[in-house]
Amino acid sequence: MKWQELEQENCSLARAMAVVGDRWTLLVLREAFLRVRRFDDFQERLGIARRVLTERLKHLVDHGVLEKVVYSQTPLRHEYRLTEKGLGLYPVIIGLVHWGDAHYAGKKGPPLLHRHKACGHDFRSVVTCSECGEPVDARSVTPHPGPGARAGEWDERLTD
Amino acid sequence: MKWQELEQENCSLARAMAVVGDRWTLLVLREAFLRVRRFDDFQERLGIARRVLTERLKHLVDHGVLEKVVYSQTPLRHEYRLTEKGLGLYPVIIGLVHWGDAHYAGKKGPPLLHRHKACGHDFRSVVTCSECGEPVDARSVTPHPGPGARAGEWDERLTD
DNA sequence: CAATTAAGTCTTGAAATAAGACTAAGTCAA
DNA sequence: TTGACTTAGTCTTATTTCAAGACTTAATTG
Repeated sequence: MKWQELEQENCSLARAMAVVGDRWTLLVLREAFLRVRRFDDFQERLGIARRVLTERLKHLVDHGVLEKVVYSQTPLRHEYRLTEKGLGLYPVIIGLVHWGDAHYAGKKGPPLLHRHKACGHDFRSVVTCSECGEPVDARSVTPHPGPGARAGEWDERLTD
Repeated sequence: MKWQELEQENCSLARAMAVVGDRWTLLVLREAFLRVRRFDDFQERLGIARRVLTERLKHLVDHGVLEKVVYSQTPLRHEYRLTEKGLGLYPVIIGLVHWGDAHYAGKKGPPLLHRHKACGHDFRSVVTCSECGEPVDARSVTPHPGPGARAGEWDERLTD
């Protein structure tokens, strides 16, 4: 399968991956969530090849995850900002960070903490059910075909 | 930066990406969460090159995300199962799926729904604060250096 | 004994990446 | 008004990774 064909798949994960599933893209977004906005800043902080960064930023802009905003008319300069759609990736980013914290932090602890402004505490993210509010994990969930499923796409694996 | 150097970075996201941030790895894990366990099943469902699949599975086993379990002695056969550490990636997977659902589902709706066994409802994942239980999003969080931070690593960007 | 199954390995051509030099357009300082 | 600097890229080349699919090994089934 070619990378671009992912977008055609009838799977929300595959489609999400087509947008942000690249080697570098989530690291670019990490920086964006840390308020990095300019080309050279992304490049320097990540050590990414400039050609690759150009392409990734364009891809994210094309998909509405970042937007290019003029911050200087003369000389004309743009910066890259997260859109609402991009901010919607926060659960994925924070999930990865907390998984990394749990399994790869050194003895001293995580390099970065996250403070919830509303309550003032450093927190871990807890995934909960939108319907009952209780925490959910992999074992407490059963996937099943939804309205957008195509015939034959989901087989007996899901019927247990 | 080389891909492997990511593991050395003092960033939980980078370290997590070093394990699961590859083009194919999250798709392999999607299948694993859908109970796919055998080499040929992964290969056929994903259309991934066999050589690449071999390497990805080995990488995930080496990092304790999957484990190789014997299911037949003669002939000797193994299958790949999610470990506890692997199951811990569920928030990331479900976060990506729900982001994909929100932005890329067709008119008919998402191809796959997730039912919370405890309450019986199809749900969306809601990320909440481990300390106060309220939902959190990108805007309600302030990152700041943690105990594992190294001097000079976090600059003025984080002081606002 | 021939076909099949499972879990890979190997080969080859195509594509993506890393590293860094180079460019364009404008600004600033002397 | 020249020379250094800034920003946001583009271009080049060598290296690395990937896609596609044929092939392998060991046991099993018909």
